Amino acid sequence: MKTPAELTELFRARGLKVTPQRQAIFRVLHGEKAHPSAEWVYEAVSKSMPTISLRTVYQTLNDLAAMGEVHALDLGTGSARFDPNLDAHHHLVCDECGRVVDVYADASAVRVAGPQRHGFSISSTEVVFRGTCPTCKRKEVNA
Amino acid sequence: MKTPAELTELFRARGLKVTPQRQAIFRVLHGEKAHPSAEWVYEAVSKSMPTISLRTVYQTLNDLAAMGEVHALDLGTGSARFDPNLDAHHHLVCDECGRVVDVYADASAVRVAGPQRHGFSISSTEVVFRGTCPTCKRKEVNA
DNA sequence: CTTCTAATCAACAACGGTTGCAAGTGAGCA
DNA sequence: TGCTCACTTGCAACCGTTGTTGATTAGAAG
Repeated sequence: MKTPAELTELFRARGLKVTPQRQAIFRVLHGEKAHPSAEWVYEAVSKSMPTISLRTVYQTLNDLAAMGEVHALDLGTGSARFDPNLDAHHHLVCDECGRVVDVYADASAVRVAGPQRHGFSISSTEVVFRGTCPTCKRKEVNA
Repeated sequence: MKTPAELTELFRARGLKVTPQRQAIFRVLHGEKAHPSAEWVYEAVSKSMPTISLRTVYQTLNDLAAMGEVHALDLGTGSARFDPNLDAHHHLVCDECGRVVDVYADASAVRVAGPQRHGFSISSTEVVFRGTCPTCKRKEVNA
């Protein structure tokens, strides 16, 4: 994830305006290692800027995703997740609580044999490992 | 996917009733190689049973998924897909039209190193290949 | 610094997929 | 045949997300 200053540059270069709201969003995302939902970003930004609207958060997150500065993920957890980590990596998802963790597994070995490609042009390969996180495992034992 | 007769047995054994609506859904799913959405199943069943409700289709599909007789997939195409193919396999998804195709790629090589497991118990590994299907590729050329 | 204009903002309504609910229906068993 | 409880149905609600609107504001040019 680029720094707020770099993102400011990028937005300006694209003719997009850099408002206080967007700067606040940049700050929240920068260095964020989790995979926040729009709602989460909204609440985080709201602490310093209580008047921001959820709509604005969506707008900016979508702009960032369109520019490739974050990745929008749909991991079946109910809401879209925005990933500031742009390195090649995969994800570990907790089926119970939706927690998402980065995983650097090498998936280059997983190839699709020609005849199975059905004429598709393949642009990306995502691997999702599903399971239960330590916190939820503990809860299950106590339940 | 089991035959309608086998599913009838299973439902009865579980104390679930086998109504004409459910039988019609079994028939539609049996031998279906695509990855139909609830809506698609609803329309297919509606042809022979115009009074069935979408709610009933959801109910039965969820029952089947809970019993492990179909797999519910969330591939980010907007709606859940129900997969009657229970073999170990993965999916090729068209980013344009949402078409889903089965792929028998071997993902056993993709392992998560211990330290990266973050204490998770991993129960499944899904690989999703994204790209453009031949039909949509043709459309893009003409656009 | 002023002015102009397009971009953005906030609030609200709408949307699509899915589920909850209440009332009526029917499957399966004795 | 009759009894029950699960099922079916239609509708309303729900959730995450996007469209729309009128008011506001950043940024460029003069």
